[in-house]
Amino acid sequence: MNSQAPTLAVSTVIFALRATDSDEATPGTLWLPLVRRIREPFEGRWALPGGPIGGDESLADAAARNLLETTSLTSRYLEQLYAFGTVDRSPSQRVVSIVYWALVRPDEAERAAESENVRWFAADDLPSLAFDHNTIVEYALWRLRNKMEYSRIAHAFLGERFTLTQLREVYEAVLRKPLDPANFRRQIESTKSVVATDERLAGGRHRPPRLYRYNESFDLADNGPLPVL
Amino acid sequence: MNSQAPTLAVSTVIFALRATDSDEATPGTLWLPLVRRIREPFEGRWALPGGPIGGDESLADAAARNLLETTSLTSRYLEQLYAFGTVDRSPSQRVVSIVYWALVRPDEAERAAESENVRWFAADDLPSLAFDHNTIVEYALWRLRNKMEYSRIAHAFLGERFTLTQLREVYEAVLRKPLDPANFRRQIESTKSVVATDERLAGGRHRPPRLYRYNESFDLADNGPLPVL
DNA sequence: GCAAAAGTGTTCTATGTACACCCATGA
DNA sequence: TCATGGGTGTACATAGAACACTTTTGC
Repeated sequence: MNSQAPTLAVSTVIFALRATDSDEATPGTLWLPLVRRIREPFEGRWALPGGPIGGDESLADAAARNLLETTSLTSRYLEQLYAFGTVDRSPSQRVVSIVYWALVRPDEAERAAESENVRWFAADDLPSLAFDHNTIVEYALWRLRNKMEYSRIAHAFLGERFTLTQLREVYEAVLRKPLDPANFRRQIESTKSVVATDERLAGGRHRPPRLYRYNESFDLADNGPLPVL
Repeated sequence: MNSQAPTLAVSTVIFALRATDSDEATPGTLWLPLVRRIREPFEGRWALPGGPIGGDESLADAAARNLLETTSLTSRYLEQLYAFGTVDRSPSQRVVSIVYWALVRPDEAERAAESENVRWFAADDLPSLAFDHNTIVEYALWRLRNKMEYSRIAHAFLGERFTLTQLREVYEAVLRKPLDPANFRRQIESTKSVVATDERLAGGRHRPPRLYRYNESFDLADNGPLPVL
């Protein structure tokens, strides 16, 4: 291993909820876009989208730009995950990767650019990725599931208006466990993070549920005194 | 601002509990060691200990080495805090700092090297530091106080044997609020993270309290599927 | 014996969980 | 009118907060 200054890169784990192929009725499972590496090391293997940091952009800017360039997406939530820097994580040169994670809405994810070298995968069924990217995704999943329980990031998966059932299905898909609809309703309403609208969602097969919107006076998550992205 | 590749550095926020100067009876307040900058930018100002990353050491290794070099200390707890990388955080060149935070025991902190260019400060009463280091310390304090409430890191401030009152005083000092001794005792005991020993602490003015030790089958904190430091 | 901290017991409240039940709509 | 998800009510379990009370030591 050489002793030069490490190369610095930014990568992003991008999560979206999609219906599974096998069962269109399921509310969704977590998917993420990967890019195929077109040069060594790990040529041909799938990897997290990423790249170098521009001289006039912050780390978060670099992550957002990267997200836009590889998938044509913008995200409603972007947060730094971790900096990975063990000496042997890249075989050729020393690389330190600062990794972000992002949440995108399903409608955005639908029209996400997909190509020969960009493809979406189910987050819990990934192939063997380049570098330590399998570990990184695992950690991102852990953070997502943790943060789901004590913050309001679930809303980043939804559009402007949503029913409480849709919100509950986001929680259920991410946490992989069923939640009691009655109790879920009360818990969400007690946080005041959603506001009922006058509208109802028509066209369903049964009683039309009320539509809610997010209470903008709350942040999606409390990340303390960190400088705003 | 140039557009060269950013320089990469590792810094560490090192916390220890010490009795305040004014009142020797208080259990302690948070202190941290800073180093005086001996060159521009910010020459003469106090800053977090830090430096470049060696070619054959991981990020955590670099933080631990730095801690040892500047204060002759080893820490019982070391965790990555955040990577700071806004473009304007250093006036001359672009620097991305990966910051760690560490907890050291009071007995270690006592014999920590102090010199003309290394001095300890009360964490909530710092001078104006170099770069964005005031912000970084604020964020580290926020993380410490948060993690105090849902993990067992308090033990990193204590020695092998301790009384439950000593442990409670650690919590009280960090969280800056009094805790009910009776309830605290039950809560700690219910987590099984401490084990009662046969010994008691003699020499006090009153009923000698039982000494406990940490239950080593627990980690100080659950940081998920992160590779071990 | 007295003061004070160590340690135990009891009550009250808030929060989450389980689940029975009514409501409103499409077909 | 029936099936079904929307929505409300209620009872139980658990955890934390408040605080009265007993125990054990040094002086």
